[in-house]
Amino acid sequence: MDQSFFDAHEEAIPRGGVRTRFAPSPTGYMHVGNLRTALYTYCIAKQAGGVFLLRLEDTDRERLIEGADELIYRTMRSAGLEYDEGPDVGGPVGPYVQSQRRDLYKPYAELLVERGAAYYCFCDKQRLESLRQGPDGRQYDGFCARLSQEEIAAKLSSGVPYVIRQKIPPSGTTTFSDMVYGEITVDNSTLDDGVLLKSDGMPTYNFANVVDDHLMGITHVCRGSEYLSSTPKYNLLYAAFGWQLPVYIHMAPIMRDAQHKFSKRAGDPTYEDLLSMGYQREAILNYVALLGWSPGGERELFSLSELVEAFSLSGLSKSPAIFDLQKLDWFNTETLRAMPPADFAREARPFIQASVHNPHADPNMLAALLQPRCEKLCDISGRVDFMDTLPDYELDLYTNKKMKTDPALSLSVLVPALEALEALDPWTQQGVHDALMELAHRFELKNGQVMYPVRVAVSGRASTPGGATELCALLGREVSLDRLRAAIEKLS
RNA sequence: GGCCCGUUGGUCAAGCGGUUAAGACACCGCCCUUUCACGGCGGUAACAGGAGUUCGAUUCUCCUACGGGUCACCA
Repeated sequence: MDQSFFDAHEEAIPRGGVRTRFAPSPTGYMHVGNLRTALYTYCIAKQAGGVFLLRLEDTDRERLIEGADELIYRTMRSAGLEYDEGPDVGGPVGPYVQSQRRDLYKPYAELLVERGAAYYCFCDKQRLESLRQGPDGRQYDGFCARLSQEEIAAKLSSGVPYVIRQKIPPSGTTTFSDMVYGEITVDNSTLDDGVLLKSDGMPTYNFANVVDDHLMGITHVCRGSEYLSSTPKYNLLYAAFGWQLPVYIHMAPIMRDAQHKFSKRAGDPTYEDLLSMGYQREAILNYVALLGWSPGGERELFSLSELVEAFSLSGLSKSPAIFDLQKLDWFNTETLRAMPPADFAREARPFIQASVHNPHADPNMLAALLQPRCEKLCDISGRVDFMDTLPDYELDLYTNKKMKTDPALSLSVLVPALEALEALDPWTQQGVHDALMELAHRFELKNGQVMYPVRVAVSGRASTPGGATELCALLGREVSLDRLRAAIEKLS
């Protein structure tokens, strides 16, 4: 290949600032581990005022999934992880989809062959397979590296399918440095002559990632620790090309339990699953950020922009972190609490309306009662559905040890309570409150001994969003009185 | 199996030679209280094991155990 081909690409590389990339393969969903990687990668770039870009690694033609690319674009944006360059927004070093960069890789692979850092390999699947059955079957045996120039030329011209493999030095060691794991040295003899260019002309991840990271001017490579053991090979490639190494940041995986990685296949939720389970995106991001990273201090609640500011490589953990849904629940609860009441009311509205049609029920009042009481928006419907229809309940619901109530006492309270409330005009929460408190005082009962039976009578529930007076106000006069009458009937 | 990496309470984690070994979630108890919650206060609970180095190891070194990763024309 003409030198000008390489020169032109070299010149196009942006220099100067921090550039990071999130490079998922389009699988059709967002793994929470990938989400976290994307988040950290985003933070590293944004904290430095640099560029964050999205690249699609779709070199495996057999695993192509329809629409998976669009899904990634949407997910990234909805998560707030806006990328500056990417497939659908363009940029100076595009295209940002590896399958569209296909013609780029072969010249670079051939350059490596010229330099003796790679070689053509004509071994077919059968030979490779039988090699694997052998005693030292975990590595390629370098057979084609020993082919003569004539043999290679002959096979090439007769159209024998080939791949290009990396030629690993037979001896010596390779050392690389990682921001999380420190310096790691391996014997070259443990490295395999991996395939760089597949027989279909597509690069493998191992090759494409090096070429693209360089050509796209990536300064910080942030990825899962599963790439730790192949990083020495990448360094050998960088060295053969004479390219500058990026800063490596490898991250420990997110686990389901001590021995299994978090995985959709095993039934663990993806980012999309978590959203549909009712978690707020801010809560998911916040939680995931703290899985494997510590800000150092005691603060745990961070918005995305606060994460950008607080993020530091020194807080990254080397060991895997187990995903804990209970802790996510807490983050979600906290983000709901932290919302301005008007925002919460707006978000809660559809969930309230799904099960409450009572015209007296003020959605804003309900929202205000619900905000400090729910972990997820989707629990709302189930918590307010008694508003429309009084559930069946057992009489022993009236027995409450702490409130010192039982069915008999309840009946004796509800009769005068009904009477007092029937006389109430206008029907306001304050009015209901005053009337019931007066009753308690008059009968020398604890407040709860009046409030509790009334609350049970109007809700049929042991647990409700708000006490007796709030519920009466929400239900309105007619419904409240009807339910009190029904309760008296039930208790008599 | 080879190579690489890891190991602080149930979970997330702070700690970076000398600490009563933080904090958070969860759990338990108490208080508050018109329910349920919120909130406040308090409690249970950890340095995987063994050798070294050192006046002194959770912190450094080595070994063992356990766990993870990787060894594909997947990424």
